[in-house]
Amino acid sequence: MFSIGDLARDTGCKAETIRYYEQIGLMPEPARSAGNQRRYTQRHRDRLHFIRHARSLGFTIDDIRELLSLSDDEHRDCSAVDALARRHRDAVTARIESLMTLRRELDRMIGECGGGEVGQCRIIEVLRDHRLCESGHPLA
Amino acid sequence: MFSIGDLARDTGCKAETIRYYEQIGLMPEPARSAGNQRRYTQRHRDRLHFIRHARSLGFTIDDIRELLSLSDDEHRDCSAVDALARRHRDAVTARIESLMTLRRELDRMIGECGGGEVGQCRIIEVLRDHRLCESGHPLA
DNA sequence: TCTTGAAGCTATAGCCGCTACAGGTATTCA
DNA sequence: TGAATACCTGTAGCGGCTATAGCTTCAAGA
Repeated sequence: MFSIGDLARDTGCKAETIRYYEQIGLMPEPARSAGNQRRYTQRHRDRLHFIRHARSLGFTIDDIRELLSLSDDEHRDCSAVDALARRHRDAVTARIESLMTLRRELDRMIGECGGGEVGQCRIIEVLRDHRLCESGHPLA
Repeated sequence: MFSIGDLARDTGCKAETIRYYEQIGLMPEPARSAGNQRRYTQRHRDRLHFIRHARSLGFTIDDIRELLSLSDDEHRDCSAVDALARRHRDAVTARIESLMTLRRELDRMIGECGGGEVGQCRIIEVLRDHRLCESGHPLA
């Protein structure tokens, strides 16, 4: 049996986080010691590893809830898993693209600033007037 | 004089957001009509445009607070502005890189899943065991 | 066996940057 | 004048944790 601290050390997350996962129903309630402390099994440990791994890949808690429930039934067709992963990858791709647009614009602003006084600073000037932007980054 | 709705339409943000900016001290308190409604000047409008533009480039509220305060003094040296912008660009770059690492790993997982049953699904398998990851994405 | 310090417990509030109510008042246009 | 729309304040919620306060329990050493 593992204490909450064992699991925390093992997965690199904090005890508070594990309690939080329990509270939102992502981790099942474990057994308790005589003194009311949580006592986990290997199954709990595996589940927490799964959760942390999926989180580290950027899946949302709701995604993970679904992945866990899908993975429960070994004989189910895995197309739903596949679809969820693809959806997430596409969202990551979109996010990368929008960040690259931002970076292009930031680079341009920084490159055009030749030092000197704030009154002539290109960065401030561009921030004051979106029409000076070239990359068409969205204002919203 | 502009109403809060005028400013909202003009900048593409919601009236609630403008009131929020006032509440946190990012926008100054405007004058009020006889009936206690906010009445803005062109200066307010410019400031809000600046804020929204900087937000759309990913600057945090605190960054923007500093940019605004730096931009107040036209004769100040703009190196602080430059440094802030570079710092932000570097953070964006780091974020892009970490998202690209994620995407590589997601792509690999998705590519290896050949359909079939959940029991053989590579996506689930990888999520269960981080050692199956190649890209070395951070677990934390 | 006793002590002490670390680890655990619950409950609650805070982080960011908004957004969404609820329940009331002001303004505007026909 | 009346109806529709906009605006007001105050509060709570989103996601995914993190931090605190004030307590109890556990485990290792003397």
